[in-house]
Amino acid sequence: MSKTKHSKDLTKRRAQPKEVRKEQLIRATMKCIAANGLSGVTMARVTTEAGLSLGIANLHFESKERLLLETLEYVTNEYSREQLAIFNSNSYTSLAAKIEALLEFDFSSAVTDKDKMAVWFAFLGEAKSRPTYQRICSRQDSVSEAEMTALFQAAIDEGGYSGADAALIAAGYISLVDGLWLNTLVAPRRLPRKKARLAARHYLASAFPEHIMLGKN
Amino acid sequence: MSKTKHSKDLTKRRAQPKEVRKEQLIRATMKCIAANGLSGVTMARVTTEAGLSLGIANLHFESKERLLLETLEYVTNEYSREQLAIFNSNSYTSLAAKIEALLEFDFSSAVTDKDKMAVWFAFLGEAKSRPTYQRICSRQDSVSEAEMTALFQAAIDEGGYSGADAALIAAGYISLVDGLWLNTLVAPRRLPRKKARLAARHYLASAFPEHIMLGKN
DNA sequence: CATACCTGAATGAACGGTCATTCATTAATT
DNA sequence: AATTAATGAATGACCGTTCATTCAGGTATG
Repeated sequence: MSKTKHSKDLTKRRAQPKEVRKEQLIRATMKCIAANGLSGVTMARVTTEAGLSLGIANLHFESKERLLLETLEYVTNEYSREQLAIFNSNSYTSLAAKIEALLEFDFSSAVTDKDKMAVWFAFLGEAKSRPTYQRICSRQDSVSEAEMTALFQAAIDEGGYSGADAALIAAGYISLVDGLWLNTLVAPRRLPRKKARLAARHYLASAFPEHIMLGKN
Repeated sequence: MSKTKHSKDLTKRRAQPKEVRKEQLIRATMKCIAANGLSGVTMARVTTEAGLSLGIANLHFESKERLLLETLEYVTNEYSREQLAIFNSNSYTSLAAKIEALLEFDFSSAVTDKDKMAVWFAFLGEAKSRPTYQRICSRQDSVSEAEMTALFQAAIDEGGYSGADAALIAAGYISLVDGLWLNTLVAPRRLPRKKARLAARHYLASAFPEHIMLGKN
């Protein structure tokens, strides 16, 4: 109960550009979802978390539904953008280096941030019954899967791995990562982040033994 | 608007033993979660789905929270019980057959039923913020992981696979299956059940090449 | 066999609490 | 002074829960 909590000082109320407030509210929403679950999110909690007044969310977002949707988009867009940057980069000296980079990215602390993962899985849990959530969640998945398949195919060609199915390996990798994230989120003691990353590395190493080695890390 | 819908015929009101009504309500709750998401479940919807009156759920379960909890337990217990039966069975003629059986079970139509998976992931999505959900979701996981590790270790010994880590392979398999289920649930077009099962089979085949073959199925 | 009585399952109107949304008012900025 | 941002009390809708009432099936009585 510190007095300066959230600096809810009325004399300091400052008008801020829309974009600043929106991001502030989205971050508060992420925290609320992680702390209370999607069904525990209320406008009062979000605005208190943001240190602002109750009405502010409806001022910048037209409704609670929109706030939630934009929060989901914030998380998914960030991931897609950064992953796509790796796919499109030509600064990696080898296929192996690019695959390694994707692996490190998927288990970086930025991506495995508890709040962000909580948001992601909270929406996925409702996705089956809400077409809008489903659409946002899968918007980039096809692109991502295609990029990954192409990359894996290149590795297969380069390594001369016979009979390997790039599309299937890619689909498996994507699902494996989803599952590892989920288990790390729900039971971090049983599956700490490092063990999760190691499991993913094993998967890639057994698919591309010439490219991904197990010794390092 | 058919007249016989749900046989809501007042002249047919019959007292039923508690257990019958409870199961009826749990099934209705599963349907509601699949159709409306966890946050869209209301007592009115559940009881209408069951073809009963509003007050009935509070009569047999002390509260909505308890109804939801028992629904989650219904799904998790069913899975654990049947999986454990496979682990404990001694009617399989080989380790390979038992591993195959576990794989077939995980992708059987009973387990990959949309309603059941929707229930499972709806609760997992909220699990981080609700200790009770988390406890029920992970109650059997440790047992299951230990059983699987022991089985995989036996396969490693039998096949003479050097340097393989049974615990890591088991953790990876469990997460892979979770991820495949999730993707199958959310985007069945992109990942149909058969493709999901094939991806899981590939994982096992590359870990235990002497035991699991790719040719069949 | 008929009838009265009892038990407890089932019902659904009514209640009260929670929460998203609105908007009159106030404050900051130009 | 005009404009734009922010506030938070008030509103109304929704929903979980309660409980007086209804009714089916069983048991006792004559």
